[in-house]
Amino acid sequence: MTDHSPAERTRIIARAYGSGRASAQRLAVARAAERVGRAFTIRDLAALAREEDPRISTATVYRCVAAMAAAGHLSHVGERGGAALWARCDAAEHHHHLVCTACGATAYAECPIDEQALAAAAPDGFVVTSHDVRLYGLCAACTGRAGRAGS
Amino acid sequence: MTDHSPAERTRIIARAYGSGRASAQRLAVARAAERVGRAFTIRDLAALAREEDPRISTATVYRCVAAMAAAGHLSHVGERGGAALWARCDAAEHHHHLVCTACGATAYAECPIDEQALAAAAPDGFVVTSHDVRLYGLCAACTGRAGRAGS
DNA sequence: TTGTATGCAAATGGTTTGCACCTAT
DNA sequence: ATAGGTGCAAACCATTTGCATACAA
Repeated sequence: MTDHSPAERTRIIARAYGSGRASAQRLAVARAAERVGRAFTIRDLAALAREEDPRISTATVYRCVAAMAAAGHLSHVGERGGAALWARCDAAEHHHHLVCTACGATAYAECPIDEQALAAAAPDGFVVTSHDVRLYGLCAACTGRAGRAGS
Repeated sequence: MTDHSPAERTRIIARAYGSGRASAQRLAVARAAERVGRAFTIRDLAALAREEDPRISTATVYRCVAAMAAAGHLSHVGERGGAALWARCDAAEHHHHLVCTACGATAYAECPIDEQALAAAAPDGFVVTSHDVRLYGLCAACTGRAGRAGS
């Protein structure tokens, strides 16, 4: 799982960062971000990346995350214990994230904002130029678990 | 402007914190929060409160903000330069905030989320239990200013 | 009197940065 | 060769906390 053809290396790094050099660290961090499968903190990501390559400094993980976020492949989806929570994204289109408050699983969500309601909600001459929507809840697995526990 | 009848003192503090003692500091912070009129950081609020009573420590402002937020009279509406941005609220009902990205002015906004769209947006068995919506844009005054500057 | 609120200063902890070194291109 | 990446460790800074003291009720 740690070997990659040069072509695959290049592809993974290009997909994660958009551009830049193909260092072992950038590859490991990009692969970790692909494997997490849920919302993660920098610490989580660093731990995962180090499973593949132990010599990655925390500073590098921060720099990789900033690069991936700038490339639009990572979104800030909340906080957990004072640390930023991130999630991987592929869609270039406008979308939002659902985060399971129990296990951190994430999912895409189409924008649930009603444009008319938005226009009506903005008072006076306020012009809304952007919005931030975060949806929290329980994923299917955790819903089942909670239901069983509560019954 | 710094004098208050005992009755007013009590009223202001009760409105801000819900309960607790009426210290000079809590009064000054509560009054500062009422006067800001826009989104503010702890630092902003502390500076304003100190105009009225200079002997207020930063720790106390943090504690007052936590108390006001717990009482539902303050909302976390974003960040500015790494520091949390807060805004005063009175409404007990579900609502969101608009924040002017130019001057920090804030306004209430009714929830623009279309429940049907929300249900459709959540995949599989994901149950959405809460959401976080923040609207950013330009207030009437700043829209005019930008328009003039840009033309 | 008594428990809450405050001030001070230190501790916390996530995130950023300076700088010398390394390495993909 | 050379610009971009990395590690290390220090710097930053918002926020929290321990503890002795002040004060509202």
